[in-house]
Amino acid sequence: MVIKAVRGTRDLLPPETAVWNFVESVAREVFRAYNFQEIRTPVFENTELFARGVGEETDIVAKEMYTWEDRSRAASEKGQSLTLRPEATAGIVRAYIEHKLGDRGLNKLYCIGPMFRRERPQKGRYRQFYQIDAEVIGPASAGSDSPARDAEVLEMLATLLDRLGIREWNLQLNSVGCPNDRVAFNEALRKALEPVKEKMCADCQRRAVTNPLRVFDCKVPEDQPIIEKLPRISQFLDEGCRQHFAAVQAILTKVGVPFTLNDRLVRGLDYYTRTAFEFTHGALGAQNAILGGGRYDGLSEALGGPPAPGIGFAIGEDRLVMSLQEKASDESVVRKPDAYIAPMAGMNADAARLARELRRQDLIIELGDDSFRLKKSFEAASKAGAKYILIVGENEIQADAFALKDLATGEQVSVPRAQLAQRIRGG
RNA sequence: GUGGGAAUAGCUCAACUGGCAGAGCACCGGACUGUGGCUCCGGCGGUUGCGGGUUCGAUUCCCGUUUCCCACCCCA
Repeated sequence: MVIKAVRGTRDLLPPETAVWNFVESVAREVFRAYNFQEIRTPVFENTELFARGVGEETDIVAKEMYTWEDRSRAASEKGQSLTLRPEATAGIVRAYIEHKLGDRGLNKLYCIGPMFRRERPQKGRYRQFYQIDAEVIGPASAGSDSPARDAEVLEMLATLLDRLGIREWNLQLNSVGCPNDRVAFNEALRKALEPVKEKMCADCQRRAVTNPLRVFDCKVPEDQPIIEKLPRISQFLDEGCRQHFAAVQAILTKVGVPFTLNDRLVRGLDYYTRTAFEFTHGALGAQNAILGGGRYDGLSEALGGPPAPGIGFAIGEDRLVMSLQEKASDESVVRKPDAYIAPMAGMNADAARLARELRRQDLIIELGDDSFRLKKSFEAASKAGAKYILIVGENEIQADAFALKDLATGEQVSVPRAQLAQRIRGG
């Protein structure tokens, strides 16, 4: 019985891995320009962290976590419940509290790595998936609650998507207000749904009871006129939230980042407050949300830490790569060998020496084998996509000059050892 | 967790109503022992996802199961 990758997991193979590296290196460059620094937290944490941080009633915590009881070391000791992280923010905020990062003022952190959720796999959804996550968090005195930070994060994301070459993105923006606003809104929503829910689809009738906010996700055409008349969160924002949201929009407009106000946008994690957003991209099927995030001003306190307003986002790297598939054949992403070294019989040692010299000069060198007939070396060089083939034989060693052939043009010249690197680089 | 579709060579796909499991590409070798791509010739490659059932005979029909895909749910 062959062993295969388990359900919902997959191997990332070349050349696709080059696209992943491209995405991550562009992300790191952009983050650096905005003075974000990397944090790496463990992939598993105490189960309690996610229960309190993400919310007991969320689908993620209620039914999607990989949780297990870790063995105790002694009979007297209790085992502990551990969980593979289903998202990054809770772990980062835990680290913020644990290491008193608030003492440093404003923290701008990013984290790239795998997350785990036990969902039914489909396109753009895996049980081990990858997120590029960033957070701005700190004491309010450091400006962490300023709308300027919200706008900065959104503008950075627009820059990142542009730099990656994604053109058709759409920024959906909303404010979900403070906890108080949401309680009032939820009540009003329930009240408004009561008399009309009979006329709605089965899903909405269920949502009206369990999770009224989700009614706004309904796509059934017949329900839309009813949904249009329901109260909106925007009508329930207090003065502070209203001004905060207005300030975010004013900055985005000024810096030229286009956005769409969407007061039907609700986010699934309990900790979100005020600004909530989502970047979508067509051609991704039902999983069209490429990244999402928002503000979480009460999260630190919920985890037993000091007040620490924050805003962050998570990019679905799998989905991002999916929308960049054409890059897999792009030469700027997938680098091919500059030269293929073809040793004649008995010339492996001399070929290795030459390869070492050229590689030290930052060239990509594929080293062949002296058991290959020259014809086979040419085929291997072509298949590898090498620009040049470099022949190492008796004649070449005698003269200390090597036959260098451009595989595209067929032009062949003899080049002294000392000039090889420059010749290969210069073309 | 719910509903639908699919699974045949490394890849993309054929195989009529149940009758010898095939092609293209890829790979290996030769024509050509110091010069590739083109061409020609040859070769390797399969428990038809897995397990059961019906049948003289199953890739084909039936049941179960696993995985993937699509949608729901939810989310990145």
